[in-house]
Amino acid sequence: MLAKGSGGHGRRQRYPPRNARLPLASALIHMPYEHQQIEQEARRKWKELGVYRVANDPSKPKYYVLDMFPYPSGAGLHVGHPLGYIASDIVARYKRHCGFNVLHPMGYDSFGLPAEQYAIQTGQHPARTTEVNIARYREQLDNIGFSFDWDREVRTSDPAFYKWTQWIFLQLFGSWYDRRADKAAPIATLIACFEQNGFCDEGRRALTGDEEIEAPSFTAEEWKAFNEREKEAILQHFRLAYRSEAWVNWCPALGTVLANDEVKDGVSERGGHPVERKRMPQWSMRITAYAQRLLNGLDTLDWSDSIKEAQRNWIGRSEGALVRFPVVGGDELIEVFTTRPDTLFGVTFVTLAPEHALVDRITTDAHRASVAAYVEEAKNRSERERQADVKRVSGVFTGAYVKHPFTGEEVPVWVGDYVLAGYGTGAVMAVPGGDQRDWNFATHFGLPVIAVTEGADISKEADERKDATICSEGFLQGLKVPDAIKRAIDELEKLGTGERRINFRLRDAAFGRQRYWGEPIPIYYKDGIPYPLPESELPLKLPEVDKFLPTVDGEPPLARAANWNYQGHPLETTTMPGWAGSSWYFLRYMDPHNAGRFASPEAINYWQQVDLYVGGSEHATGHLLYFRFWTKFLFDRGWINFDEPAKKLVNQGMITAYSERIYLHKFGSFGSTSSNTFTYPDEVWTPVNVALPHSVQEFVSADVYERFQGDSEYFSRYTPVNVPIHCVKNGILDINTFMTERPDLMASVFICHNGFVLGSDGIPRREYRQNDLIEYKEPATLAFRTLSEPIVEKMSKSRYNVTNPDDIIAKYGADTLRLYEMFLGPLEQSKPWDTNGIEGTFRFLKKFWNLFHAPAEAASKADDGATPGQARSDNAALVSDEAPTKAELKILHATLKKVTEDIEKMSFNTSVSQFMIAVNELGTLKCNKRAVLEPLVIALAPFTPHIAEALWEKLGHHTSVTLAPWPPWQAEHLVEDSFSYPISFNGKTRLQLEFPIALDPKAIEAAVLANPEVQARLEGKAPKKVIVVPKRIVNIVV
RNA sequence: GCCCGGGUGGUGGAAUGGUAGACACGAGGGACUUAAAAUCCCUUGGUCCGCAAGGGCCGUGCGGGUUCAAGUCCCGCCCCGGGCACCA
Repeated sequence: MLAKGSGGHGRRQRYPPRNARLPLASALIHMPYEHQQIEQEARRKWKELGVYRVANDPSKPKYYVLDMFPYPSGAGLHVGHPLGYIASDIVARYKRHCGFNVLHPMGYDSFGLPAEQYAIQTGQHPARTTEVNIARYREQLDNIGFSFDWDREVRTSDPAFYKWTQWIFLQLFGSWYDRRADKAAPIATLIACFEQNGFCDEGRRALTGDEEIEAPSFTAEEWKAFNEREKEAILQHFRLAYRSEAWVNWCPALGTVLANDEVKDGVSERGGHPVERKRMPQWSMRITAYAQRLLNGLDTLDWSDSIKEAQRNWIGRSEGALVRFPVVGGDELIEVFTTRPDTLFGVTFVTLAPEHALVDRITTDAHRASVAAYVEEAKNRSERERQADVKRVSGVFTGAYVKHPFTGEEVPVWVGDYVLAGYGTGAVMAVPGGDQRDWNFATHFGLPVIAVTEGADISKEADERKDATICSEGFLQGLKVPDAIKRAIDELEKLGTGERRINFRLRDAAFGRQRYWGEPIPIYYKDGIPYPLPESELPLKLPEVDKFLPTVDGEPPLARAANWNYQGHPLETTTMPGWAGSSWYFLRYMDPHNAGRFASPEAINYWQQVDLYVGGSEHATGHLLYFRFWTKFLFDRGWINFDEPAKKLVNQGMITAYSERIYLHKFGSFGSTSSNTFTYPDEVWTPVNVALPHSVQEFVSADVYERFQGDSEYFSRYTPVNVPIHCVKNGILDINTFMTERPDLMASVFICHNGFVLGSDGIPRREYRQNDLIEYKEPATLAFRTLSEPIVEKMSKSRYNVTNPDDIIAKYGADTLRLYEMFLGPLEQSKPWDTNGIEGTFRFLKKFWNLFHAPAEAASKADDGATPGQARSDNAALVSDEAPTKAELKILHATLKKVTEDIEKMSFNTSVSQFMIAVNELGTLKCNKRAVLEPLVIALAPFTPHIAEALWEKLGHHTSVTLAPWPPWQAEHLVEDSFSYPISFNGKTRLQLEFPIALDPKAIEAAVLANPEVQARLEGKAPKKVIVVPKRIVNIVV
């Protein structure tokens, strides 16, 4: 032990160790960076000091950083998950350093299908598995060192939380959208209107605006005479949460209804089960009432263009006209929506969706059979079939005709499945001359095609140009399309057969799920009429059930519960969808323990909107739309004072990963063939017959597979399958590791170019059959190759390409993981995970650490007061209080400037680079000066909080580095006296010349031209032009 | 088909219209070591000329254009990724 205590004088400072334990002398000479101990100690300290606890403190400016909370699945976190969390954590920590009171909470979206599916399989209560999964998530999150205030944790499945989800539901149920004020209002105000004026004529128009409401008209007297059931039936047309007959995506396999965005390619997003369209009573959310405001609000948000665009497309606003076609010989009207009323003179038929309500009523007897058959067929065709079969044109004539509003001509009415029941009115006026689908339909069925625009060649295709001139007969002839549209609508309104109409693609959101693991809907039924549960009855807790399955009569699981009623009246048995809790959770974090309100007005008023919201772009049209919708609703009703939930949204890119693939015999096994042998037609192995047990899976290595690319018969028998990446090294599968991972594949054979291995014993063999004698060879060293071509795909457990953060943290520490994930590239880009580069960030942290623990040689040079070569005898750092040099200050302030600016831009990869540059340069300068290192520790703390905490302590501080003020950069340290100008000729750099910054451009030009080398390049000719850009470049044009 | 991203070394990536390839990985060479690990130093876009010092040419998906100057701006394409889609 060397010179203990001698550092107490002289310039080198020493700080008392927190830790009385004396490390080994050998380790002291060069204190290594021991991440495990450092990180544990830092976490212990944070917990002890409670540094991440945040109070609602109105004296400080607030900043709200929110992550999209995770669904706690059984698989735990992989390295893709924390990417966004790390980024938001850096911002949260940075803002804290800058003096903001930062709300940075985390919680769990803990209702959901997988827990329920697991419960069905195992009988374990979803609450239990959810609990276990949450504990695992928490442990992993803690290991990464996030600065979440866990006292504010929320769980959507916690009754104390879902009480308020139910409460908001009741408010939605008790509200309607008042078009006159363009906001939601209590349903009582609507009832008052009805009592006073009824619902007819002008009053009706005022209340509904452009909205199409199916409710009948009635007078005030009629309203008063309605019984309760009749009144409620009418109110259901207005309530924001309502029950009505609706076309829903019914998934028989899941026994539930899915929202449009939960259906992908005609199958359920979770599970991939087929989905069919079905009409049934259904709880819905009237999000369509907010369509225009959801659209307008986008302009005020600092969200990525792609997300905003996705929402715009999803809302799908289109302007056009509603046109009514009277049915000939009946009193029905067929209403169609069109964006092109200018093409009305080109209408040659009208097409109804197979599900359209009028199909039955207008079909003539002669066509009844064929229409019924077609409708039946079209309805039974799954979405998937329709999708797979885009080219097919199908339809049938109803026998009915409608009257053209302008010409009075009779136009046939067809049914076609290219018309969707859920969009517009479920009927189209077909203009084959102006719409390609109509053209296809007309051509297929030999219906007339009329040219509507000048220059159209309707024999080949429809003309959909929107800048054309109308050529069809009638008053629109000669007008440009936009003018013709206006004129046509004017004419329709004059005739009373149509009007201007704005249509949205957005549909109301299905809100009921035939499921157990979700929030119960707080509604009971009296005589079949839905009534809201009184607020005092909330939360309506999930009841116990014997099984998590539907009942035998297909009722949802809640119907199994005993006493599932309120004062003898049955309670609703469907539960809320996954997006209910996540639509408002950001408010609960503001005041998570409030028992009397979803959050106090003071808390809401203080925290306001989320300042930064970070999450995946896959929520573009689902969560992020409902999130905005509920916020606007709560705003309308006065519970919050802002109508957008998040000012800024950043989408982290997905982490992709390299997958490893081998090939599997598609038809199960070769053992099932009669010969029980495998013939492997290799030039080396000709032929090899291997006797094997029955029913084994056969894998072949990728090089074997690739060698037979020419043999399509061989080729087609195999299909690529992923294998866990950690079972693969340098493209070679370790079969024994693979077997421990996948014991289910024990009865498999792995065939490679020079032999084979049985999964059951892992012994490599080669067996020849020559002249009917089987020859056994010495065990070969086998290289079972995976596909050499790299496969990059989304990181997910099902693709066996996940990397677990726990392993990385164990090996390198959380700080390295955090830094590396940020260093990988721009946050918003998707990028491949590849641990190859992680060494670089780990080395950086070691170098940074070593600046404070200079090895003996460096320390002795920096030291001018103590014995050369001495080292600390304790855990303190070796920093000097010497004044920094100009060069050192320049490095420091350049770094502070770059990092500060980059965090504001969320450009974390470039800040990490800057830190690396700084540490490399300070290392070269052997700088161990406090004045330089201390600000760097603070600046690095948001990125790598653990090491920063440890060094901060070594610098003698007893508080947490988390609370240190952000070091501002000072421009005076960055001023340069001179600049090395690149001298270019015609834009090509040829040489460098250094000039003082202060020198004016004229003088620089003269100096450059006087330079001998420049003279030589000019060869005596005068330059055409010389451009001098101060502090940038000199360009000589010759 | 439509909408949104994106194409830069062997790899991840950097670059207010102003020296393309910062930083890092990998690779090659060297130092230290009995050796390894760790660490440090040098080289590293391609190509050509030169013994060397050094120098030339090409180069940011492709083709044009604007500009003294283009990875960056404009026009026309190609390719990759993601999203949406019989949307009237």
